[in-house]
Amino acid sequence: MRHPTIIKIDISVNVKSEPVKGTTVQIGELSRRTQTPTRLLRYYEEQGLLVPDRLPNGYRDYDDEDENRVRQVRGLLEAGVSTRVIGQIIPCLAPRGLLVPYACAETYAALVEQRDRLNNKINDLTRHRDAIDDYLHDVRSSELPVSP
DNA sequence: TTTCTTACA
DNA sequence: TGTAAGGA
Repeated sequence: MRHPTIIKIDISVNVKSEPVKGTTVQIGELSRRTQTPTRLLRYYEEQGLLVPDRLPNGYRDYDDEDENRVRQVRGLLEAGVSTRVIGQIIPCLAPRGLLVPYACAETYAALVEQRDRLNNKINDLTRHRDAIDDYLHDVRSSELPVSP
């Protein structure tokens, strides 16, 4: 068993209030609670990432699970995971969750790739940062004054 | 007032 | 993603 049993994903993004158990809200309220534009909430639904109930008048009716899901989706999106992969991950997410059971082989592979992409990006950013740092150091070392 | 769908910048 | 149109 080489693979980790679980992969922990940080979704601590835009956490303003804890979901209130047993209540449902319409899109406007969910938007405020999750700091997510209604436009995006509808988009996530279009991508199958969210499947809210519908009120008799056709309005979307979101429950606690949906609110939690929005946070998870936002967190994964922030980590650069595509909506397509998020679609795969969702059924693997724990209720409260940030845990992806190792059982999701495809998801595991997709996340490995994403992790590699992030590593590459981090390496590039690090080089850029160091280059700027070197330049700044040279400027300070020179006799010439820094022009305003 | 709020939300809905569709469509375009 | 944002925003507008035209309804309920």
